[in-house]
Amino acid sequence: MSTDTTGSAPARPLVMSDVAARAGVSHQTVSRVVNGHPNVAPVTRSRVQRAIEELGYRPNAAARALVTGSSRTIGLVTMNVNQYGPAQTMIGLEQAARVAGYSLSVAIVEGAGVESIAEAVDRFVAQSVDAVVVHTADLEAVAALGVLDPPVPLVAVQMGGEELGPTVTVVQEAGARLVVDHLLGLGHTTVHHLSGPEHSMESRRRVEGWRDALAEAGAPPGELWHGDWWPSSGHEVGIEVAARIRGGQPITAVFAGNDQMALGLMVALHEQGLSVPGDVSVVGFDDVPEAPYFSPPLTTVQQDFSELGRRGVQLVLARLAGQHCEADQVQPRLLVRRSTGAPPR
Amino acid sequence: MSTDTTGSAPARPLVMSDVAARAGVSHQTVSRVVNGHPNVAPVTRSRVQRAIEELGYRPNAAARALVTGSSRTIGLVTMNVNQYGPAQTMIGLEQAARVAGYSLSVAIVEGAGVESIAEAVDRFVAQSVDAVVVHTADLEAVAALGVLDPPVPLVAVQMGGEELGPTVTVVQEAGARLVVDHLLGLGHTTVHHLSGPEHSMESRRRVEGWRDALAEAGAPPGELWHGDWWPSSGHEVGIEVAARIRGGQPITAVFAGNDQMALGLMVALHEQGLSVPGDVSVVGFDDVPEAPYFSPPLTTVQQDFSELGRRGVQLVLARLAGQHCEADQVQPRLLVRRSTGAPPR
DNA sequence: GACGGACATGTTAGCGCTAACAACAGTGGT
DNA sequence: ACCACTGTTGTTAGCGCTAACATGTCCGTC
Repeated sequence: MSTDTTGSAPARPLVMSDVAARAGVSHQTVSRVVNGHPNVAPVTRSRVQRAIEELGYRPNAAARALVTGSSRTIGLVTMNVNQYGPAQTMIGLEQAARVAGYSLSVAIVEGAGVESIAEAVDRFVAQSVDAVVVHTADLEAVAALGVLDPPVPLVAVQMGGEELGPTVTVVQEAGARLVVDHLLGLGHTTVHHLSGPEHSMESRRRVEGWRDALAEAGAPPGELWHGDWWPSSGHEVGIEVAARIRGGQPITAVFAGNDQMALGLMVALHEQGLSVPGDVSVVGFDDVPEAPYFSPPLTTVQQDFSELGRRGVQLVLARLAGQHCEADQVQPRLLVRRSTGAPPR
Repeated sequence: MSTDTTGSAPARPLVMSDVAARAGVSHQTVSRVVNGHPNVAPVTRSRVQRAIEELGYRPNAAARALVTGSSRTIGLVTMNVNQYGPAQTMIGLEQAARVAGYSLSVAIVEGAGVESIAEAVDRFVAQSVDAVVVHTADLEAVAALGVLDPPVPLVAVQMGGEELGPTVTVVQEAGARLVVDHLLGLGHTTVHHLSGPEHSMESRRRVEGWRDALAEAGAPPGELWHGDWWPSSGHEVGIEVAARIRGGQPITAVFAGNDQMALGLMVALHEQGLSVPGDVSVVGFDDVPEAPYFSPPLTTVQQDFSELGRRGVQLVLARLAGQHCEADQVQPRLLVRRSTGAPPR
């Protein structure tokens, strides 16, 4: 058990020279011990360490930051954290940062507008963070980053583009290809796509991968709809799809840009009397924890979100160490469950 | 190909006296302008402000923190942010903090063990945060907080207990009562409950509310199962429930501790050939965005998570201002959808 | 016209820490 | 013996900022 201090001692500021006095050394020696400098006699070191523990001393981060110019803090600019993917990425990031001895300051922006991102980065700079990680897939946001030129390393995570130098991304195209190949392999003539918002780079990349894979396989191009990542937009498109099928259009496979839209889509299809995968096969993207419990369990593309966060931190550390660093990529994986099958005959 | 320095000045540290020199005043006058002190001549003020803008000066937060003893940062200790509720609460918190001029430092702990929480709080203290918000409902965590005595205000959010002074909570019991009354009103004899983990206070409060409401209505006590918040645990219990029904036990209404477990439960029920709400009515808790798209759309209790976060910040600010502050409560609301109905006859 | 007071500024002294240097030991080689 | 050298400690000087005090300056007032 960590015994704080004897009895009470609510909040008397405890500084380095208090420790020094107790250990009978100079405050500088304490500093050396705290920072793990080599040239301290073992005896002295342990004496100081004991004093630190007995007193419960914690070095003052502000003072240290002032003199070293580094706050050992990483700023994260993110959005949509109430969605599974972004949240999971943030978790990975926080943990990797913590392990590396950094703490994480978070700004959750709303609109992804150039201004809000710029402002968030600016605040982080003023706050003396050592680096900024921007987690977004929004095109506007990408533009914002291009303009910005912060005095600290800035790395981007999970956006499609490479223009900004160091970037970690999931290879979205590859994910989309996996889906198309799976469905075509099942016998579907083509695959239609319900993508995310147009300004999302992730979404755009998936659209590209979908289109290319279709073209390469010699399949006719499929229909493209745009949603907003939420179930309700999937639901709307589901109604539309059902209407077209009734109108005679042969829609047998839909690839949704994320699991939530896939959910809305499947529900709408059921409501309209269609079966999944009997009439229409549906694939999602993300593999949220609920996906195996949808009706039917959803075939989807798994992305390792926490890995994304971890690599983001790696990239940051590399840049802080002045190392050469390149864009880094994480490969997605297809999980086949029961929402896909052969097309109706 | 890291494009760090694009043409302009890379990162020459810009300090207050630079601004002072440019504006032809002393650095202290600049400080006064920056901090909005009253006694500065309007002419001087605008001259300084212009100099600040032209130079793009940003005060150094570390130096300011060192001298004022305040970093204008709030530390948030949280967990399970990949779930909708906690994430949403964090969003509310971050926004409220930002509006109040604070930035948010985040620690995501895993196990809710006493140690990890204590360590997180400790790190925040070393980091000179002005206050710590702990967002958890875990009993162990509550114990951890009781032991801790950080030198900064600590407020708890969303835990059932009041023992720790300032706390913001959703009135979980009230939510549970809403559910029980609704189901009893529909004609069910009693209501069974699939709760969250035993060490969760939220969960415990819901159990109490459920039990009390049942007792007060003179209904026989229902069965109690424990899950882990995730769909898979709901699924397991669903299989169990189906087995009991087949065995003759009259289970007609189950109240799940959250929406995800309700989802798993309903899926298992369907798999076992039972209808929701035809054979069994199911109610969730939280109102995640997917809930209206479950099959059937889920009757659930809506909690205003972001409000929780916002009030957490209010509480923090009040304490920092030395104001008297009390425990604060947010009322939940029942959303009736299609997963509940009259019991089978 | 001398004087107290409100205002506007500048000057000084630290906040708690680390970096640089200075001051000493103790070594071993010659 | 001496000296150059390594290893250990203490001393000093800031980092960039704000609080407290010191210094003006311009009023109105009697």
